[in-house]
Amino acid sequence: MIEPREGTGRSAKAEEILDVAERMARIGGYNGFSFREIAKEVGIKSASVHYHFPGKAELGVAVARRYTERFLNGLGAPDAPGAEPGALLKRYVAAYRSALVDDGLMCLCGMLGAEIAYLPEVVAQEAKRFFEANIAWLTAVLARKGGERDVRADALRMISTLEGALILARSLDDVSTFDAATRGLVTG
Amino acid sequence: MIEPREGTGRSAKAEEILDVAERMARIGGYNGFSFREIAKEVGIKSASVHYHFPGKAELGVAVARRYTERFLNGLGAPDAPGAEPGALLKRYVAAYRSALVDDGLMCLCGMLGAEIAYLPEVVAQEAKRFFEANIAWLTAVLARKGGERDVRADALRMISTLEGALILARSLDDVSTFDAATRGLVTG
DNA sequence: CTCCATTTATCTAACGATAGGTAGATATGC
DNA sequence: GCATATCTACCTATCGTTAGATAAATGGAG
Repeated sequence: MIEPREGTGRSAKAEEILDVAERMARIGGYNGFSFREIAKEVGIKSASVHYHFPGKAELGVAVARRYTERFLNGLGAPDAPGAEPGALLKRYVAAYRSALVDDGLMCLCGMLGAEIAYLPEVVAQEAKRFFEANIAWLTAVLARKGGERDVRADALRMISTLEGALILARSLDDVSTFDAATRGLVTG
Repeated sequence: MIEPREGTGRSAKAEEILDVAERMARIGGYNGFSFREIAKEVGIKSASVHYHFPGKAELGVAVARRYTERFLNGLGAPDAPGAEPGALLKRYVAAYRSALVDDGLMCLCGMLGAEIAYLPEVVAQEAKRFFEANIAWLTAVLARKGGERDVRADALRMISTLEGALILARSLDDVSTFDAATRGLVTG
């Protein structure tokens, strides 16, 4: 077989499954994707999805891990020499905005975070890891920026505002709501 | 029949059903409650739940409406003569905090808002109405407070931060995360 | 006051759809 | 021959929903 991988050690079909599962999860949460619907969309049978991912919890974990990695890679290192802290923070806000505008979807982990008490433990852990990694990245950037503020509190407030702004903008079906809610988040 | 009502025009059993459904929805979202589980908990059969609420969408609407009304009643009028704007805003933050600390649950409409694209239209409308009512209340209070700031943007940012802080605190399983994320929201 | 129709609130029993999951056969390519 | 990747066919469980029976309370008419 040709098997075009992308350095992840996963087959192209497995990546395709993750693509579909992620999109469904970012619409309807953990219950928003099913083996049968995923299978239908990637053109195989539901039993074959179990070949790539043994169970739903494992699939959920894989989706969340890949999402977190891609998200962090898109941000770049918080201490990158060429990037100013202010620019990095703006990039951070833009990452959330593009989830809303480009994809028209929620942040996966905001979704999972909302229903965290309902999730299999392993999946809940991945949502938690996403937020912890985000906090670490933001605190690193904010620390570089200087000032005697509580950088951890600032990081938590930024993440909260962004996740909440996604929910609000989608509920009101109005992108400008996101912009208004996050205005002044960086420089202010 | 004795029928102890509470001025809502609903039977005591119907209120009991709403109690259970609300708690379940605030854990697992719209898919987090089912007629059978509700029925089991209130001590009747699932078919009997349909006597009180014809379908799941109608039950979802009823839960959301009651939640919104209770929430707004708890806040009081935004132009109440005795209450200062600053105190009202603190009360607003405290309302979210008590959902987390007292109930250990998410805000119902933050939950529904996250999965809004997945919901029956009538239920989605109720989540939207919750947020619109919250925006109206907050803008009224912020306008009283004075200053030349964009009160709508401030209201949107407050709601976003609070909803997001709930998600974050629950994901990290740490109440102090909520307090840190919302610190300075009112006076700052 | 009694009789009877109606309403209220529940039940049993089932429907079709969908869920996650499993066993075992099958085809393809190294 | 063996690993890969898919299939068919099925399982059990749960979902929202419906039809129809039942028991008890209600309320008006004789």
